[in-house]
Amino acid sequence: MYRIGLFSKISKTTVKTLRYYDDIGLLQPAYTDETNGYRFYTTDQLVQLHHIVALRQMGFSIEDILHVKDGDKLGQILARKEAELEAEIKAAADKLSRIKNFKNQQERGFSMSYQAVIKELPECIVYSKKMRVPNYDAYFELVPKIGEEVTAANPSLKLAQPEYSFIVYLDGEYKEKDFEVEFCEAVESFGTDTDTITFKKIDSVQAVTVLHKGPYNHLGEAYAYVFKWIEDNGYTATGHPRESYIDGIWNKDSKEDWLTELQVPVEKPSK
Amino acid sequence: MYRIGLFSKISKTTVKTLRYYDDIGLLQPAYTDETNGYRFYTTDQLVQLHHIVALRQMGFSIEDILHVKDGDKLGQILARKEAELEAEIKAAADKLSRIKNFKNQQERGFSMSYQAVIKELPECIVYSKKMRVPNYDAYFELVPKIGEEVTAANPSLKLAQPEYSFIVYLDGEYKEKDFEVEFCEAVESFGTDTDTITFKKIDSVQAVTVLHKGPYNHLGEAYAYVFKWIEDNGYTATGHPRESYIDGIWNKDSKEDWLTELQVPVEKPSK
DNA sequence: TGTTGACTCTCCTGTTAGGGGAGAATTTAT
DNA sequence: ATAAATTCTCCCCTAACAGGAGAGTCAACA
Repeated sequence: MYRIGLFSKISKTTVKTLRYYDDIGLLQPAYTDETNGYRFYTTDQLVQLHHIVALRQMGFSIEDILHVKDGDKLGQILARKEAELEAEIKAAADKLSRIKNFKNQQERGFSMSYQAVIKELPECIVYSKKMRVPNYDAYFELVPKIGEEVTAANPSLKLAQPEYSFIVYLDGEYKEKDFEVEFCEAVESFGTDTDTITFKKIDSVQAVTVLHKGPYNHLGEAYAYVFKWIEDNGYTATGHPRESYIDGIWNKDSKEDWLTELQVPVEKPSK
Repeated sequence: MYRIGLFSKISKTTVKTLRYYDDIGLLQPAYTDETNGYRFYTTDQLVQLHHIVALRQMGFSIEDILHVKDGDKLGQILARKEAELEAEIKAAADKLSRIKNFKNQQERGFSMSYQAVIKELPECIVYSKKMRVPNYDAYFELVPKIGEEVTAANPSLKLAQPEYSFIVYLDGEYKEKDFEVEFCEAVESFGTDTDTITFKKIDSVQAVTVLHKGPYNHLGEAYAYVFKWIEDNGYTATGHPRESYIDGIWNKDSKEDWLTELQVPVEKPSK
């Protein structure tokens, strides 16, 4: 019979841990003195503790180990933990990739202005119109008219909160002029289509996003950045890029204050 | 100016997180109403938050991000985090390796009796004697005599607590009979050497350990297990194996109750 | 004007696996 | 008998929020 201090040295486990394991019922001492509360351990507990430590070193939580002790389906727990660890490795590798990418940027003295963030874009209902526009200015002149057209057909239609309108680029390549685009604006519910305007639901999707501050004629840099980022970090684009307008001509006088979020749907291939 | 709910939707960040970031001073709203405490955000905060989220997705703690905001040596923080992530990946890969090893064992119906645990064996002072013995029985008959010899030369010598005596196998190969061994027993302090007994300090070392229950003639299985484990999990042995006797003939009548810890010093090669 | 319902606030607790420390009681050594 | 070592319980702390209680606030609708 060993007292806790000696047992902790034999087992290379701290006294705190031993008391904790006693409290939660993971490893009870062979005997506890009722008058003074002293814990006494034997080599039986040493064997049990060895097993516990082995499982802990495999990464199992104490919760899991309690289940294992109850003889619960060990195979399932093993498989689950295996999957968890693989996911953990992937997540860490992903972070590492991003950091290396970032360091590279720093070293090469690039402006820190762009930062990629991965988000889940929630599903939404939009009305949309496809069109060909010569440039951004023409596009923003058209937008109010689209609004009027859809309101004429759907007087009680309400815009979604927060407002979310974006352009989807349908051209396979990047263009600064004369591009085929689909304008989308999120609304609260479906309405009736018109000749040129259709309602549809857009599924939620994972996307890498970048904020662009300033006028639209520099958006090309944001595109360049984000597509390079996608490649460097092992993602693949899975949909058309969207430009979501946050601040613009409608609320900011200076073009330098305009704010646009570039969103590119992506996935991480399993390997 | 957006209220917190709307801003949380725009930024895809929970309200809880926004309030938390406010509390800890990581991201304060542009304006807080003094009478009702309502927080109001602008697109300025959106840009800041985007940057924060980007850093969080690289794995940085909030503490780190606060330092980054203060313009602290970013390079150092990046390098440190990089190293941390690499260590994290290694640790997870190590756990994964152990789990796969364990699963394999399970599937092949091996007895679960052996479990490998990695420990740091603390440094200690021992007296030691090298000898050649024909078998275990002869060895255990010799041990008391060694004790007498050392006590004769060092009457006030005390054994270390917990008692720690072990054999180091000096033969390059595994043998069941007629082996060259070094007997070591941990003591509290150095004493004076005799003809055959020398004192020395043993440095602390990392070792993989396995508990063996039962008589010594089955220790071979434990050896087989532990060396296979070392290989399977990418470690390398860096020293002679030790057998540490926990329960034995001196306190347990039945050989089935004997308990021995096999300790093999190891390192994990960097690659 | 009153009344929902939606929104927001602060405050409290819980999460993992123990670590650190206080203060009291007990045991061991001198 | 006294001092030192050991052990006990109890309480607070971690990181980054999540969940929920209870109260106050705001906008819309009848």
